[in-house]
Order: sequence, then structure tokens, then C-alpha cells
Amino acid sequence: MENYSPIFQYSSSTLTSSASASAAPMLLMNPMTSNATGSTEHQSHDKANNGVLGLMSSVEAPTSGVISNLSRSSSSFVGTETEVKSGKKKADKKIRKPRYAFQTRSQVDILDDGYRWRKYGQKAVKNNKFPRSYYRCTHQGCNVKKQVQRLSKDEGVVVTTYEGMHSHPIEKSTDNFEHILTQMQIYTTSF
DNA sequence: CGTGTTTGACCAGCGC
DNA sequence: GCGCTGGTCAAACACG
Repeated sequence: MENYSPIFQYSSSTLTSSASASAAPMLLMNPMTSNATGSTEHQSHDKANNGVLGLMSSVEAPTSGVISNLSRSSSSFVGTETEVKSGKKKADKKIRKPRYAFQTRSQVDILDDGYRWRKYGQKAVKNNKFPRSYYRCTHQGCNVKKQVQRLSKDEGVVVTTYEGMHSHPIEKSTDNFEHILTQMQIYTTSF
């Protein structure tokens, strides 16, 4: 059901300087709140993040086999809009929430992005031996969701799809998040 | 006791 | 219309 079409690609070889590092995070933080007030303590949620392979966003018009395509070596971040919970027709008055997906090389599925998530579902996905987990932001009034799925082709790759925008500041210190970012590696790709 | 996870059931969209 | 699949709900459960 995921069709990821590259709208704008983000390519950079390294993410070390603040200049290059700021670009990706901003794209990443875009669906969320840019207001980062990390005053709360960060727990030991620190997970091992080895590197981000790519960022993309899903679009409507389901086409299968995209994930496999991404699993190769794509690393493009895309920002698009996705139809959410369509009633009957697409492009109708249905609200389309933007979806931002990116894949990460990680041993763990859960990326600690500073927000608190509550898992509300898990489903076995076709053509994938790993289940897909559904998370929702626990902040009151915040309707942001995310899906986490590990690629069956490459077990080291985790695809995280964000949906919606956070209407509240980040709940944990951004140090943690930035720490993750410093570990990220965005590879260039040819889409 | 509050918070988060697990898991089966349920529902809706879509293709045949 | 039916079956498949993805997405969500909610009760039970686990854990601090």
C-alpha cells in the first residue's frame, strides 16, 4: 500500500557539520513541531541507530514493490501528501495528511525521536516476514502516528513512516535526537 | 495505580 | 458479492 515517489530528494554524503546536518533534521522535524523544548529527562531509551538510509514519503495510489525498491540503496527523502482514511474517493474532501517515511539502518525498530509513542497495533504485512507496528503519539490532542516496519529483504533496514504533525513541543531533550542525527548517514542515490 | 504493550477481533477499501 | 489486506480498537496483561 505504500507508494513512495520521490518528490524532492535529499542527498548528502556526510552529516557531520551543522550545515548539512541541519537540512535533514529540518526535513525530519518538519512534520513535527519545530519547537524543541527539551526540559524533561530522557530515559534510557537510547537505541542503537547506525544510519539512515533514506527518506521518502508515501503517496496515494498504492503500488506494491516500492519497499523492495527502496531496500536496494535508495536514500531519498520525499515530502508528499497521502490520503488518510479515504471514505470513497481519493481527491475528494478527505483530509490528506502528509506522510514522511525514511529508512534507517538499525538493530532496533524503535527510533527514539524524542516523542512518546504508544503502540496500538501490529500487523503482519504481505511480502514481509516482519510485522508492522503502529504507534500513536501519546500527547493529548496530538494525532501523529507512525509505522515501523523492518524490511524482509534487508533485516538491518527499518522503515519508519510518520503521519501528521505534532502540535506540541518535543517531550524529551533534543540532545538525544541530535545524537541520533550525528550517527545518521544519508547516502546519495539515483532515483 | 498509571502507563504502555500484546493480540485477536473488527472494519473499510480494493481487486477480482 | 466475496475475499484479501491494511489499519484500528479494546480488553487483557505486564511493568514501574
